[in-house]
Amino acid sequence: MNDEQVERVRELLAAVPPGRVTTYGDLAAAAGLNSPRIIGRILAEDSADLAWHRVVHADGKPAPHKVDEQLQRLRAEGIQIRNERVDIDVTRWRWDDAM
DNA sequence: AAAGTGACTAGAC
DNA sequence: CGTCTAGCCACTT
Repeated sequence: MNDEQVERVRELLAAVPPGRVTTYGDLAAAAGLNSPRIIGRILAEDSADLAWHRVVHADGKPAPHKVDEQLQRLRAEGIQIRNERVDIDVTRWRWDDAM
């Protein structure tokens, strides 16, 4: 992991608009990382200025230890939560022409 | 160097 | 729903 990748991840995450979420996998792929685990590592390292709550698992489920707060934040942004899980429609946030 | 761990994912059962 | 495997990558013992 070099700082460039980390910066890219932070940018991408910052580019996710409210009401939308992305997955660890998509984020990693978009940042050119080979493993989604790195995303989790980056967030664990420094999530102070990041919209970490907009990052969910591939299933649409929030982070295991912060599930409560994350779910609450997401709901506050108007994201549809059904049974502890984000709607898969908004989970996959695509960059169509923004890339 | 080797093994354990984790904000991950996908497939098998 | 759940557990297990197997990849995955950086970090810590």
